[in-house]
Amino acid sequence: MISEKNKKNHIKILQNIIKKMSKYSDFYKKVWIACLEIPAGKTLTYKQIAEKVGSPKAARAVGTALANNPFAPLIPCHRVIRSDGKLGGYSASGGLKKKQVMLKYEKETGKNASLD
DNA sequence: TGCTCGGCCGCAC
DNA sequence: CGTGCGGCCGAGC
Repeated sequence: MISEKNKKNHIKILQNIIKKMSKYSDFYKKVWIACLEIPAGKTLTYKQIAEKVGSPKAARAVGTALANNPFAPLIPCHRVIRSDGKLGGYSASGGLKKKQVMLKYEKETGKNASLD
């Protein structure tokens, strides 16, 4: 369960996220949201995401969006694969900075950051 | 299996 | 404000 104090803090974190998102384009946001909608255990291709956000041919741009997302581990981009079945690139292990964001999130909320 | 070109979005110049 | 270039890609050859 969540205490009131914790809850408040949680909201603060969420607001922080919204704030961060707002400085990016709608396209990016849509991509991230689409990722969040992927059920645990399932995978989507970059193309499917591109279609979902209204630009079926912008799979590449989708990749850019995921690569630039401020909450790398928070968004399950590991569930996004290439349409040829390969994993493609994954910069989570390289994006250590963003990993810190996640750790901070976990610390402040006391929850697992990967929303699964 | 591997290379090339096409197409879309952000960002640096 | 225009132009060019690169990216967690896709499709074609």
